[in-house]
Amino acid sequence: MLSFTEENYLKTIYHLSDSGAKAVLTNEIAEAIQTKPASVTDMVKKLAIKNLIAYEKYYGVKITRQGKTEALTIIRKHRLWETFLVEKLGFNWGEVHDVAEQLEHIQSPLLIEKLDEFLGFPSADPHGHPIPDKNGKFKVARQIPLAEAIGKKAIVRAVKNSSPSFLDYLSKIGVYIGASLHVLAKMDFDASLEIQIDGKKKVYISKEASENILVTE
Amino acid sequence: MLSFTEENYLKTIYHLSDSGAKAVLTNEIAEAIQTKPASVTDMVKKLAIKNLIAYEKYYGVKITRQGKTEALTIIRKHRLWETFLVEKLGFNWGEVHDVAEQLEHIQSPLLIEKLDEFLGFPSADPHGHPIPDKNGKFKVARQIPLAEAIGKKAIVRAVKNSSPSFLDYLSKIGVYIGASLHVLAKMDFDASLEIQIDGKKKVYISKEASENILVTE
DNA sequence: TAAAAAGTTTAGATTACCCTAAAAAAATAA
DNA sequence: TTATTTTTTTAGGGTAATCTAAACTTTTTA
Ligand SMILES: [Mn+2]
Ligand SMILES: [Mn+2]
Ligand SMILES: [Mn+2]
Ligand SMILES: [Mn+2]
Repeated sequence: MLSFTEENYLKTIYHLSDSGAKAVLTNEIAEAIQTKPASVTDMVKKLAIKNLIAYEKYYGVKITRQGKTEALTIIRKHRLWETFLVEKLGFNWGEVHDVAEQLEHIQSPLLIEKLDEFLGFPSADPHGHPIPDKNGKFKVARQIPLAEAIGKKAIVRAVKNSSPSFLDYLSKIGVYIGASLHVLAKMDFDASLEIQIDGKKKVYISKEASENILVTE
Repeated sequence: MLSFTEENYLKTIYHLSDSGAKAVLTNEIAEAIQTKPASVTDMVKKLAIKNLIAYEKYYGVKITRQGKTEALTIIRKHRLWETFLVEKLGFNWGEVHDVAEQLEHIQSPLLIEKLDEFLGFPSADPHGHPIPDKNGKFKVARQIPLAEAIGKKAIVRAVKNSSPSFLDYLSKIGVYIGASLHVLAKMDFDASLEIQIDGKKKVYISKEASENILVTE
């Protein structure tokens, strides 16, 4: 069984590696986990001994199949709990991440299966992120940043950034998962976009914001 | 903020002290927490420095007002989570304790307030144990062990022992919180009882069992 | 009430995780 | 290609929580 800390490292490595695709560097992990590179080197050796990652000195770290399975279990739990907090307890989508960071470490396969069932086997969390099933399988949707949908109509599917400040901003201007956005114009000056939400309200959003809204056409 | 371990010590001390009434000895704590007396001495000093307990060498430990407040917060969380697991997720009453031991350490006052509301502000958990409100207040019911209700009719209000084996046994013979029990006879031989459940099924239960079922007349 | 037993504390280690500072390797620039 | 900068690792320590063994205190027994 993995410790709380080991689970956090593994999950972070999984995310940084683009779902296991690429190697992850010591400093990236240190930055993401808010710790020092020396601490990362220590932990990375430990995870390598447990066969969760492959570690090559000075080169970086690659997640193994076994490590990926563990990481996906944690991510599944995180996203199921976020869904619970929003759907059942009435949390806002910007309030759930920190609590889910704690809840994801609760050890009880039965609990997770029952929670999944209670929620109706959701396929995505409140931020549009896919929830792996109990075997770690999930659908990868073809989504593009809103910034690449100039002149088009698109449906909001997910957010790339889940920070409370960004989510609060989206709520404030009326953008939500499932909203229909029409990208009316892109400003030459700063690449900001003029969009129309659900055929009604028109607003301007920054380039930064437009890159963190994921849509399908 | 208290660590996971500190919270467990404090909660255990509260329970062993009869809600703060009496002093608790080092070996009792060690036994309850499944650790060595030497470890208890260390931790007890730490909790005393934080003013959660009063510690007197070789004499034992008494919980302070501040310690009681902290302990009741943890107990509140434990019992709310147990209620959630049974009422919403369909767990059996014997399956919830170990999971609640983990969930009780999640730090989020907002989560607990919302969970409480979601559950309809329950006053007791699945084992009939009172759930303190957000100020640590709860009703202490006058309950007696079934063993002391010879010849009488009584309603099951709580269990004294929450072990899965005892709870499974109760479920199997048809005893549950709220059941009406008529104590028909007490056997001289071994103090076992003949009881009738809800005016129907008659069963014999051991002295041990009869002491762990709490009822009101 | 003195000796034995039981209970408790102290001393000294161990493990997990994290840190700073110095050394080593790799990447980049001159 | 050598020198400089950046990245990573190693060395050496610190804290929280645990343990064993030895010392000390209290309680019980004889
Ligand atoms: Mn999240
Ligand atoms: Mn999410
Ligand atoms: Mn319990
Ligand atoms: Mn309970």
